[in-house]
Amino acid sequence: MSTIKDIAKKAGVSPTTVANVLHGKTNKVSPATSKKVQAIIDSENYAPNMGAMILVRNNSRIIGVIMFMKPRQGESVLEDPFSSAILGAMEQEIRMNGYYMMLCITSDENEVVRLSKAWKMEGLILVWVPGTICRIINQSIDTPLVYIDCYFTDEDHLYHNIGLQDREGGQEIARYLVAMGHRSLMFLANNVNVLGGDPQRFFGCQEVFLEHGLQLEDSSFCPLPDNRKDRSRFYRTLVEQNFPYTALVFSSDYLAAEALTYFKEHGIEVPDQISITGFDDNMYSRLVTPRITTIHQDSREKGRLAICMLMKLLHNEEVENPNILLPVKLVIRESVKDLRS
Amino acid sequence: MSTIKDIAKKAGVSPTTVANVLHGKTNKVSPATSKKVQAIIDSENYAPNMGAMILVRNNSRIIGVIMFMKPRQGESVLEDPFSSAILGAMEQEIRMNGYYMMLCITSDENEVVRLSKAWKMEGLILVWVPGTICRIINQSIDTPLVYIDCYFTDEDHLYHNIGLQDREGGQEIARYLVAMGHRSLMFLANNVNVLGGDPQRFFGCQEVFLEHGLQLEDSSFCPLPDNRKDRSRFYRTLVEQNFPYTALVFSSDYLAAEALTYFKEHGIEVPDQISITGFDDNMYSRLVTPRITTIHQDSREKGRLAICMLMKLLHNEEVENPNILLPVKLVIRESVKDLRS
DNA sequence: CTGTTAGCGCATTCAA
DNA sequence: TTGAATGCGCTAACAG
Repeated sequence: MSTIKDIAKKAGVSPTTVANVLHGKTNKVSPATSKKVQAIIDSENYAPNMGAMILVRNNSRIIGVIMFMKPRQGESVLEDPFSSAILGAMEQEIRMNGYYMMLCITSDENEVVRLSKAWKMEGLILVWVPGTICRIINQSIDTPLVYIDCYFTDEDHLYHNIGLQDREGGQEIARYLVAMGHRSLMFLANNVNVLGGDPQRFFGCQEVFLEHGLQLEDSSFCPLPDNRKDRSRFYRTLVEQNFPYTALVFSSDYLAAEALTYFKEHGIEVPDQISITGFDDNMYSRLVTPRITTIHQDSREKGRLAICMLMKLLHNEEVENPNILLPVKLVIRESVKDLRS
Repeated sequence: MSTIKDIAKKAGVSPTTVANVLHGKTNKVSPATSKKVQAIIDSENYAPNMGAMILVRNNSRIIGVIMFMKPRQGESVLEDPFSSAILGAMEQEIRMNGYYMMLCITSDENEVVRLSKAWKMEGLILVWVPGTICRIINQSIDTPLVYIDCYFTDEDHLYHNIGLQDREGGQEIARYLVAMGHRSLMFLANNVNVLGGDPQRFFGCQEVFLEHGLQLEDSSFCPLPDNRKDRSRFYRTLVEQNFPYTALVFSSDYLAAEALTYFKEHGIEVPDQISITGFDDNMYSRLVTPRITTIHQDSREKGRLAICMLMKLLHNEEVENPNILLPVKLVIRESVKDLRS
């Protein structure tokens, strides 16, 4: 609760002197005074009032982390370990760089803009924002912005993004499925954003099918519902339809594992009756039996790189590559049936 | 970027009038002026400067969420779905109540105190804080504090806490194991804090063993290492020792599932060679095969209740029960061997 | 109903 | 080397 003024009074010096000590301007204060003042600062457990800081410096050392998602009832995006791994990595980096993290899960771009202005945020990390909204946000906010896993729809702005070779990921999956004798698949997206990574992954699948003279209809792209109950219902209809496809390509391990478990509990054999693939290569794909064939990506690294890039922007350092696409790698396990025999 | 002054100038009124419009004090402003001013506020996309707000009101509408944990290398607490479920629920509640959430993962109580002072936080949620540190924090911070899953070591303060019937949970597990013919167990804690829920769960086990005339040595309580690699090493030594116990009682599904998967990958049959139990009843226990027998708890509800309690404290409403202990329930699945035959 | 003003805590400029 | 004064944006008390 003590202010610079309080400290100054106690030390018998002026507020300026205290400020100078606080900021380590040793050349402006005599060693003796400095020591004396520092002692009082420590004993009082002085902490600067960030409100005053914001006012006077017009910035706050706050990094806003926006998970661009509709709030769901009874379930949080964070429950997908993919998100929480990113978030955990960012929290660590932000704190280590001496910044503060404000977390907000919303899909209201106006709220994002308000937030960033009101708090004089120094920068924002934006996760899974649809391209059209990226445009609005980049127009409305003039602090550094780093996106994660976004695809942009215009060339008007220079966007900074940490993404993934989504298309290549889809290709890898499709290539593997085709090699295993599959001729049809259904793509289960975790996200209704039409311009995110999910469609890219699907396009990758389509390309490979085309290369092999096979067809993959647009209608095979199927966004899953936001909440668990509706997804269960959806899985049931798949079972009832007796799987018109030989493989279900999920856009996350989280969903793949959930579905696989549902199927097992309902007497469906994976991969005998239906093949399943995932995406992310996190714990979920390794935990289930059969373990899920999936695409590996380093989600912690995504978070870390995002903050690194943001820090460079904050320090006006040059960012060599504003759109980093992390590599993917196929991880073959046991959830895909070999149809060639 | 526009301030109240800017708006006032544009509208040809005084800053006070603008402030009155902003605060909905309709009785102090004529409808005509109000409309005119409101229009400009909207068109300018005005957002208040929270720095000035902090300064003048001496509070910030920030809720600090502290996950009291040493930062781990290459892994975040958040990767345990238990933490992320709590976090997700809190984020939602905080935002819905018109507050802001600042997230910090640290085990440095001084950092916590500094943070809360610097930002004039209105309240804090503190997760998994050792009792001795709760004491220090309660002494140093005079805003409302709500703990999650903490056990306190003194009666000097009134602590607010959302906890769990940890001891009962341990009892349930032990009762079931004993009923299944088990006469020894090893308790694998996820946490080195000696005064948290893990020891309570273990005490619960001890009590039940005692009731049955069995002994459960203190040395059966075994905290697991913080990082995945060391845990793998630990699991290996268990395998090499050929399991001196018939059951491994884990203090989280996350760890139980991890261990179970390790064992399976190394040719150990669960539950034939070793029985395993978990704690939490989240996705992890349902995903693996065999599914893990565990103790159910509602982690989202923990987060929600914590914020509710904090809001009551903030509004000076009465909190009927300052230490809510959520109920537990045994969920029997297939990871425990029946030793009675 | 509307305007003026002081002061919140800090950094910064200028003066001593 | 130190001190005094100013202003950041806002609220609230007071004056008109």
